[in-house]
Amino acid sequence: MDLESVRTFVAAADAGRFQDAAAELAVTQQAVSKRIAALERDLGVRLFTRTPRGAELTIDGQAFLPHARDLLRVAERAASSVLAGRRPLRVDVIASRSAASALMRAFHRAHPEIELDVVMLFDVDTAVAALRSGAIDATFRAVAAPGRPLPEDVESARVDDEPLELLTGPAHALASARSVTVAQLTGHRIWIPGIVPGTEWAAYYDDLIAEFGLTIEATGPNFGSDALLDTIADTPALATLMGGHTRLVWPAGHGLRRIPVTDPTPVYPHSLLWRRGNPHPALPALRAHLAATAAAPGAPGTWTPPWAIPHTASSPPPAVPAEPGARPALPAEPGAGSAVSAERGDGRARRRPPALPYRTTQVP
Amino acid sequence: MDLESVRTFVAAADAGRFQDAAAELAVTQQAVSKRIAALERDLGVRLFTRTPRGAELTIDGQAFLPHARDLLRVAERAASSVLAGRRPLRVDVIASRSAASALMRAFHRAHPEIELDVVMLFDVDTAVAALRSGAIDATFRAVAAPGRPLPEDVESARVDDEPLELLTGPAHALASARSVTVAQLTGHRIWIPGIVPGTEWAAYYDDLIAEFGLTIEATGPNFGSDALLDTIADTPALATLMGGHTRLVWPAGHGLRRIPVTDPTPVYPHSLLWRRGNPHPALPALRAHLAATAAAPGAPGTWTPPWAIPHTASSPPPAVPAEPGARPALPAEPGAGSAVSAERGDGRARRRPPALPYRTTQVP
DNA sequence: TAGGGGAACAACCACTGGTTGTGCCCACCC
DNA sequence: GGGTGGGCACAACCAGTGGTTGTTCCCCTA
Repeated sequence: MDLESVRTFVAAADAGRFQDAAAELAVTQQAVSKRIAALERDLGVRLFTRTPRGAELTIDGQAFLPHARDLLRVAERAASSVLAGRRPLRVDVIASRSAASALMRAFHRAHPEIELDVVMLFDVDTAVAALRSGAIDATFRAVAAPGRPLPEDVESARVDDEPLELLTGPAHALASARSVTVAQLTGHRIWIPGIVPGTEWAAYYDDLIAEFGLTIEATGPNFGSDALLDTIADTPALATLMGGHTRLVWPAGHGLRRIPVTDPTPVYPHSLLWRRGNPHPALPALRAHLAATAAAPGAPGTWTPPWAIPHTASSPPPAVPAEPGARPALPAEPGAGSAVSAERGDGRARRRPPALPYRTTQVP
Repeated sequence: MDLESVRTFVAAADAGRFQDAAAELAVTQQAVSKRIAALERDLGVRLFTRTPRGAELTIDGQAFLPHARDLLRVAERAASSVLAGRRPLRVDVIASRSAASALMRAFHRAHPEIELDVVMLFDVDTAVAALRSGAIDATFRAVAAPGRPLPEDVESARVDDEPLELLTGPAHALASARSVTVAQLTGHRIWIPGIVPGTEWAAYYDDLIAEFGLTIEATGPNFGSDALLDTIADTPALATLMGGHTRLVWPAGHGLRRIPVTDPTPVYPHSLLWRRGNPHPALPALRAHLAATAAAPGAPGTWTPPWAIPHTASSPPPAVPAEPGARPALPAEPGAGSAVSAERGDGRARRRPPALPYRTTQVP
């Protein structure tokens, strides 16, 4: 089954005659006949009954037609997803289960008509380069990396402070605590595999360690959060830190505990970054949505690295809510299903650890 | 863009190396390389960055990947829609805006996991033949046509009595009535274009005329319900009858009135027909749903033709609600969007009146 | 610096998918 | 009732796509 045959089938079904379909597709009637015959051979059913004055759909043809239209629609959407200029809003998140992903899902629920593509880049440097080149339209990052301010043409807005929580197995010494202070964590082994030096989230953990004298082990390969949770659950001496807004596939029966950390609460400062002057019509809607829904960051009793931008910095007032004129260049067709698409980590099994810029590492 | 290239792209993205993708697809590495290159040429963007130890997705590649997966999923669903044995439940309705369509939409809302295909056949004869051949699994019809009882292997259940309503323009003599009796209709011109002699719905109107002495004009070509409503709205001397459960695209500003008909209320007796012994796992669920939601038919004060089967005839007690074992052979994938598909009449403009078995005629 | 792994390039070949020309069938019409 | 015309299928032919094998190039690694 190839798309050209399917397109021909739809054209012939609409026209009711192969000849008209051929004219519309700028081929000969014989070509249409052969394409339809090939499609029928592929599917194993007759799609048209040939009559002296045209071709009528069989029952199978009627059943197949809406699926064929779907197929063409999805193909068009796929092609437009990489079409410069009028493509969906493309947003980088730090991981598929991160708080940024949750924010994007909420945005999609609030604006289902805005088409979205979600990608996952390696670190803030990659993301900022992609922003400036126009490859992406926005990114959720904890700007700025220490010592390197954001470029002048990149704007940002603090959108979410995500408190870290301690994750332990049922036999851990702190398992029954309702909350723990940062001071209580000193001396306990905290295991966070997959930290890549040089990234902004590695810098976050570095600062956390330096500030409070924690013991964070980043050793060993990262086999994904499932393996991490298994190990944590089974190892009384081991705990890990995890973003409180992270949505996990929570394994049942492991007795895992999520315990808030206080005094102060370390928070991961998610910001939205975008290039000044990016004309994508959906970008103001995203900014307005985040400005409206984000809890006030920088709450007392929390800690962030000194290089995290304050929530008031360099961020102009959020744009007014998107009006009809600000709709995406390719408005979603009514009833055309979900307009968001993102590559989740739960796809088919990989034969080997993913290559960059993929990342399955645990992040705040 | 052809599906084979897209399939190759997904395989390469999953594997991270062209060679592994080639092995999985049983082609050579060079073939994969050429397919990917062709796809990139088609789309106009680079999808992979080639590295010494494999190929990584570019940002465009990451954005394209979920759409590519969608495309393959939809293609698979399209192919399975005509796969004998494990295809979606295929139901014939009398028209896309009919009460049967509404019932099917309600069923889909109640059981979104059951995949459905909706087709529209010409009349009860065609539908029954399709039932017996297995081309469809169920049909909503007003059985049985006069003088011809249903075949012995076809079962039926009365599922909806649809009251007819009078539809008039604002200047019609009866426009301001809250309801009209059948007797009041005598003498008024009732226009129902598109009645095809020999069909069971033509027989319904014939009986209605014979019983109450109405004046029904079936003259003129049928240009669809929009044109019908336009004419009704503008012509004070003309009215039409319409099923009270019909969902119309209601034109604003026309001043159209829907007026109940009483004493008695003519109702169109929708029944569900299916072949005895049809093993489709979703069929019991549909029957149970309809049995549970259908209003009790045959209410006093209503009229149906004498040949309409009574609601108690030949219909065994509805099957128990479908249990997990009765799920469709191809269960909907989680999060895979709507599982219902039907050819609606609002598709692309046709170049000429539709060929049979299409029908745009107005029906009860 | 040599070796190895992985993708791209080149040349070749089969077969797909287009074209033109023609035949057949049925509805319609004189 | 037979001629006519419209519409699809079949046949023959041809170009170009898309596969193969053989080879080169590049970069990481030992």
